[in-house]
Formats: sequence, structure tokens, C-alpha cells
Amino acid sequence: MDTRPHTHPDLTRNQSLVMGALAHADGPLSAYSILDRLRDEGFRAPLQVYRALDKLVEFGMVHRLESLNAFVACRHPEYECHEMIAFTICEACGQVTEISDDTLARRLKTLVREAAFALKTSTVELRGLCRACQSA
Amino acid sequence: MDTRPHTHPDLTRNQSLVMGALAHADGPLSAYSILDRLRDEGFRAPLQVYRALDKLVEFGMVHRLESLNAFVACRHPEYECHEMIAFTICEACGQVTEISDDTLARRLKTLVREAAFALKTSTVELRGLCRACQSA
DNA sequence: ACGCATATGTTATAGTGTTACATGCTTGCG
DNA sequence: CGCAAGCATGTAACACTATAACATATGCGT
Repeated sequence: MDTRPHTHPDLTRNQSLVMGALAHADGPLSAYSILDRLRDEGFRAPLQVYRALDKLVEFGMVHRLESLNAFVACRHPEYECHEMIAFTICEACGQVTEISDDTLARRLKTLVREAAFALKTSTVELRGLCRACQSA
Repeated sequence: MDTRPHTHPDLTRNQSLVMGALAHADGPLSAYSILDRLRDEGFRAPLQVYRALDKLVEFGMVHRLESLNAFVACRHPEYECHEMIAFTICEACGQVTEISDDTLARRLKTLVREAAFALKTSTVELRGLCRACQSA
């Protein structure tokens, strides 16, 4: 797997708008809520959002949260590795946190190697209650 | 987290039918494809499937694959721990394999403890190519 | 100018999951 | 018995998520 740092390619207008919506949100957004936020910019159809999202995910700038059918802007600085990220997702407040952990990544790689499995992408999502919501 | 082995509760008619459909399938099934397979048994609406699936997942007899929007029967024997399972998903042939690994589970638990996160459920899905599909 | 690849716009449709409400069935208890 | 409470079920309608198909435009290399 390629884990080299990489710079971001230039974004098209639609990609920039979608990236902006995600970057300014304080949590994950669904494709349709992104669409709603970009109606004033001329967005009309879900495909405009999905096409931009596909590219942004491919570039590593956005992560898809499978268990929420939603998307978040990557909070890691540009030069960091974007692979093998785990997320904690608070079921009470919706807060999502990225966890990047080498030990976890190595273990996953060992497991797939032992299974002779050619890994393309990994999804690790941990659902529960964040620190703040436990006491509440 | 409770990791004790447990026995299965008695299933209702609908739960048994859905469990049977999944157990006899050779891979994951979507809720709607389960519905189609059970039309002859009197199933008419998606809710009949979803309600049964909710229970079966709660009982640990069925796993939901978030990245596929699909469900699989748990292949582990009854007495084993059903928690902290990872899946490999072949994008070519659709084969899904369960991986139960203590080292991985411990690392995930350490990570959430460090984050003071109260874990309820974890999703670990590894997508790529299985051994057979790599050579093809 | 031309071909090609990529990005975009638009409509319609497919696939996934839930809300709301009515019915029935069982169990326990006065 | 009669009744309430809880759970499973049936049904229709709807909301949400994602893609197919087709047309148009834009940029780039030769």
C-alpha cells in the first residue's frame, strides 16, 4: 500500500464547494445535506455531490463513514498518512474522532497477509459514547 | 463489554425464516433480497425483514456489513465470542470471511480506553481481493 | 481543427430504511 | 374471568441514499 505523503491536486469548482461544506461543518454530513447547503451555489442534483465526493475520497481529503452513510473532511494535516484510520462515533452527540494508530494498522496488515488477502481499503468504525456524553 | 458465551433465544416465525434465508445463502444478502426469497412464506413488506434482522443482530446470530448494506449469518459456533469481529470482503467475487483476532480486539479496546470512549459496537471491514481472485 | 479525457448538468429510477397506525397474541394480575 | 401491558405482526405510505443514462461543455495535446 502506498503510504507516502502527497499533496492535494487542484480541485474543480464542484469539488471545492463540497470540500468547503464539509470543512466548515462541525461533523459528518450526508450527501443530501451537502446538496441542500449548496443549492445557492447552483447545485441541483445528488450526482453533483456524489461525483465530487468520489474524487475527494480518492484524494484522501474526505472520509466516508459507512455506518452513517455520511462524509467528513479529513482533519489530519496534509503531510500525514491517510490510510488505516479508525473513527470513534458518539451515538449521543454525533461527534466523530479520527484515530490513527500504527499498532492497529500493523495488526490489520498482518491479518490480511496471513489470509493472503489483497487489501484495498479498510473501514474501522467504533460506535458508543464519547467522554462527555457518558457523564450526561 | 460483555464477552460471555450465550445461548440463542427462541426465535419467532419471522426471525426463523430470515435466519434460514441467511444461513442457506452462500454470502451476504440485502434486506430486499431476503424479502424476495420469503415472498412465498407470506412476507410482503421490508419492515418484516428489518424487524427480524434487528433482533438477529442483537442476538449476535447475524452481522451487518455496513459497507455493503447487507447481512450475513454468523459462521462461528454458538459458544464463541461474537464481539470484535473483522471481515474481509472480496470486491471481485463477493466472498466474506470473518476474522476473530484477540490481538486486534485488545488493541481496539486499548484505543477506546485511552480516548475515554464507551464502546458499544465495532465495525471492521477490509475490502480488497481474496486469494483466488488475485490470480484470476 | 480534431480527438480524447474529464467535468458537468438533468431527468428518471433503483435501492435502502423508517414512520405511523392497526391488529393480534400472550402473560400476569386483580 | 376481565383487563392491562408488552411484544410480535401486518400494511401502506413515505423518506433517505445512490446510480443509470444521456446530453453538453471544457481543457489539452497533436
